Amino acid sequence: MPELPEVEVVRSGLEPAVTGARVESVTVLDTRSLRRHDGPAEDFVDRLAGRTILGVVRRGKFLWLPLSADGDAGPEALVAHLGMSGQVLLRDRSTDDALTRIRLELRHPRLAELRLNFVDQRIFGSMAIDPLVATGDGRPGGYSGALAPWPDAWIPGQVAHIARDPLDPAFDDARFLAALAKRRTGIKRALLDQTLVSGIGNIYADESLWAARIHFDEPTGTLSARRARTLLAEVRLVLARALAEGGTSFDAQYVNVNGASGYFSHSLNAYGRHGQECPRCGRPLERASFMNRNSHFCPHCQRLR
DNA sequence: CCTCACACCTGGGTGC
DNA sequence: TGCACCCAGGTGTGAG
Repeated sequence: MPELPEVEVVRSGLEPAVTGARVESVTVLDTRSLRRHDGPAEDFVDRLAGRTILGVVRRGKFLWLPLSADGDAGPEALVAHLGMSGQVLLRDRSTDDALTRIRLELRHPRLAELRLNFVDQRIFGSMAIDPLVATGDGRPGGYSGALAPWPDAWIPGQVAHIARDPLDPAFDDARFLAALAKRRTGIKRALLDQTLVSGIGNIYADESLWAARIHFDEPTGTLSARRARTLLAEVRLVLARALAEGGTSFDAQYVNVNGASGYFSHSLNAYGRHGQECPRCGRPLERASFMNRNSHFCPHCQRLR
C-alpha cells in the first residue's frame, strides 16, 4: 500500500496490536521478499524469532518495528516497505492469505496469539532486519504514534537517506524549498524523489499539483518561491485529507491491517479522472505518459509556463 | 554530485 | 471458457 496515507493507516493499525508482542516464529515463504535484508533467509529468521516488538515507526513510505536487544547486537529494527502491492494483515492463527510471502506468529501479553501476514503480489516490497543508526539532526527518526516508548533519534541504516515527510514536525520547510530551487528537473520528478521529500507517490503528486495549479513538467528552476510554498501547503492538505479518510483504494489491494479499504478514491480530483470534467473549471482532464507511468492533470488550470 | 533510464516482478482485469 | 495482452500506487542502481 504505497503512499504515505496508506502506510500510516497500516502503522496506526499495527501499533496497538504488536507493540509489546513477542515474535514466536517466522516463516519465509518467498525469499524474494527479503530483497532488502543483508543476508540469507535463515539469518532473517534467527535474528527475528524470540524478540519483542517495541513500537511501530514510519518515515514516508517506510515502516520499521524497533526490536528488543539481542545479545551483543546493537539496536535493530524489522523494516518493511510495501512497494507497489504490499499488505500487512493481522489475522488469527488459523487464517491464511493468498500471496503471503512472510508470516510471523506473535504473542501479545494482553491480546494473546495473532499472526502477521506480509502479502505482496509484485514483490517490489520487502522486509529486513537492519541496524538502527542515529539520526543526523537528533530528532526522532519518524512518526511512532502515542503508545510507543519512542520517540528516539534512531533510524534504520537503509532508511537514513530518505528525507523526512511533510507531516513530520521535524520537516524543515526552508531546507526543502532551498533544495528544490537548486534542482534542474521537472516539479513532479522532484516531488517523487524520496531523498528530497518523502511519502509522495504518483497519486498524491498528481493531486497536489492539481490543487496548486502547477503542470507536472514545470521546471523547478522557474517555479517561484511563492508557488513552491503553495505546493508544499497543498501536499500537506492532500496527505492529511487522505489520511483522515483512511487512504485511497481502487480495489482490494490497498487495505488496512484488517483488510478494509479507505475512502479517499471518492475525493480524488485529478488522479485516474482523465476524460472527466475538471472539478474546478469543467474542462476535460487529460492523462499523459511520464516516467513510465501516467500523469493526470487539467490542461487549462495547469499550464506549462 | 546530479539526473535519468532501466531493472525488478506478479496476477487480476479486460477484450477478443 | 480460454488466452493474450495490459496495467499497477516504488525504489535501487549505474551510466553519463
